Amino acid sequence: MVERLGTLARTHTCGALTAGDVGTEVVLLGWAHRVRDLGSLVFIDLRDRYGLTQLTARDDAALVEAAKRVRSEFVVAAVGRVERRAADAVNPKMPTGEVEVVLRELRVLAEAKTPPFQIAEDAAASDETRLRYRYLDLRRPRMQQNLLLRHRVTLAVRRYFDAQGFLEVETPVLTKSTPEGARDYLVPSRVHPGQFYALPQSPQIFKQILMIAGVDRYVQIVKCFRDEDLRIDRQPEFTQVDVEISFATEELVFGVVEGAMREIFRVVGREIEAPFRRMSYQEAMARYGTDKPDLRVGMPIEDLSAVFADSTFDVFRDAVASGGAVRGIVVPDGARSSRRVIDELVEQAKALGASGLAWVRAPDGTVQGSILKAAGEATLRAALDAAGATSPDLLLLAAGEPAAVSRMLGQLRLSIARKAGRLKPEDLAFLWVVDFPLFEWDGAERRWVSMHHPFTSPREEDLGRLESAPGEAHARAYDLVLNGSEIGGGSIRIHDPELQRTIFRLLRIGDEEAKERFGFFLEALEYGTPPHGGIALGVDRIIMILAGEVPIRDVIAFPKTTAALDLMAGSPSPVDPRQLDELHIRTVAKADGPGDR
RNA sequence: GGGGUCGUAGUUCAGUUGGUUAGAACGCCGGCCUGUCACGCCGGAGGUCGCGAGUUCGAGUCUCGUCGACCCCGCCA
Repeated sequence: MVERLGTLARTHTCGALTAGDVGTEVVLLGWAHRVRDLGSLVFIDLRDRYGLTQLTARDDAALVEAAKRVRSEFVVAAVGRVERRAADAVNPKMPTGEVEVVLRELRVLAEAKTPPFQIAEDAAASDETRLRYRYLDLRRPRMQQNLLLRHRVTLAVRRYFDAQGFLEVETPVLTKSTPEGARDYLVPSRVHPGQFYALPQSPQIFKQILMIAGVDRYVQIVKCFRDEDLRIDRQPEFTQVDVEISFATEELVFGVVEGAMREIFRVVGREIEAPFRRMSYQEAMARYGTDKPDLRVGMPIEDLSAVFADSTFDVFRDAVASGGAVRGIVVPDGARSSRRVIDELVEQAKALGASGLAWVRAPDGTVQGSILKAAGEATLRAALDAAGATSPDLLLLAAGEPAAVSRMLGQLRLSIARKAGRLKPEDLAFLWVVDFPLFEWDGAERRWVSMHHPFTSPREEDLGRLESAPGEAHARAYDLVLNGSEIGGGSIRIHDPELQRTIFRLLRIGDEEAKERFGFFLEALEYGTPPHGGIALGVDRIIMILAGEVPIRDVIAFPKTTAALDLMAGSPSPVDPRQLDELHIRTVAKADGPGDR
């Protein structure tokens, strides 16, 4: 039977009571976490987002009967007196374990069906079940922690940027499809048949227009939408701290962001060191095989082409002669590895696309290795020296097209470090990756495309050869990387309309198209645009790292599955044909609707 | 778009070469218990083996299709 809350008001939360409250009459409201029925003595652990408190029903037969009827996840009101537990009944595992509330009255405010999984147990439910009953999953302490952390981080971000003179301005969610980039989510217009809004991939153009509008320092914690396939750290809608600054240089942006990261990490009680390390894109790609190196471990990729250019080992010699490279990584203390372990590395390298992987070591001064006969001891000794390998180390070598070799060794490096337990979550390796190319060649479309986005300023020294050597131009773009994860990216923008038109021309975005798609922006640029630049920080990924959570889903209250479904709400879903009529839309594909689950 | 792993009780899983009545743990229901806190003890209920075809005397098990979850590649300015 369900009873009324009536005039009962909560006096304390379930995490609040301590020995100092003994003797106090309290009213607690929460969920029955666990019920322990000992006959004429019943314990109920009452839970809210602040903690657990033990309720005790005894002596009063009617009250004990009422407590016996309570089931998991019932919502109850508890009225009683705080009492100190006997010394042998104290629970040191609970913050409230020194006391209990001896019930005078117990009201069941809401009954609950038996939950599909136990809230009291951590994990032990499939993603599918958790997502379908997200409101139950979110009741679990771990998820509550994540929600709280997220709240505190966004609060710290707002405080910090406010103190720095930034203004939070909201930009439209119903906006216009932006050029290039990811696939847009589209929203049909009812009023304008056949026309569509797009949900923002980022508020890029709007924040630049805010600079033109004189906002000077803009920040927004904002949802962004990209209709691309999902990953463990990627959701179709995600949150950014979007930042734009007038009269900005790279140094100014870096300083502001480093300050923001300092405040964010203070939320979890950590002091970080700034300024952050910087590395060129070229170095990152060559020495770590990725544009987001995880610098918690060393093991950079060494180029050993010179050592093998004239060697007797024809595979490596020929690779160098035909424009390839011989590169390697030094595995610290790898010399003791068993043959089985090394064979596994070779297999792994092949699985990553390598034609082979050679290894060299000299544990007791004697050179050993898979290519000892072919390359000779002197050459291998030179290779060990050039790579900086000492006797306890193992040198792994591969040859081929330089970028491909580095990519493979980069993946091998991460895998080795992970297996060795050297990627510790408590270590923090921040890195600015800079000097990105301005353009990439799109072989399929046979044209240049922006590596960052088309509003990114080229470096001044590249302006003269933009048209003659677009592939060699560098962008004033930067990414912020933390522990191998890209947590931010931005650039100094183009503020000169003439240069912006040149870039569009190079991207083969015709005048007509440019005018149609963002003519308003080109026009705005003509009215006195301050030099400006900014960045967007990935809130979800930052929270992931702070919380030590791996799937990004676990730091988002209502995430989507890898098939971009909301299993709780059941979206997307077919709509009433009348809605489609109003929107002037006729569908071609037949919607399957939610699966037959 | 491609590749991989998985789908069996409310939940998490086991299930041998295709063979009688599909098991375990937790949860759930009932009983006993005044100091439990993952309470304990006794008893019980609970299954469209994701869905649909096919092979077979016989399918949880094999084949094909389909739906869904997860991970990776492509994609993600």
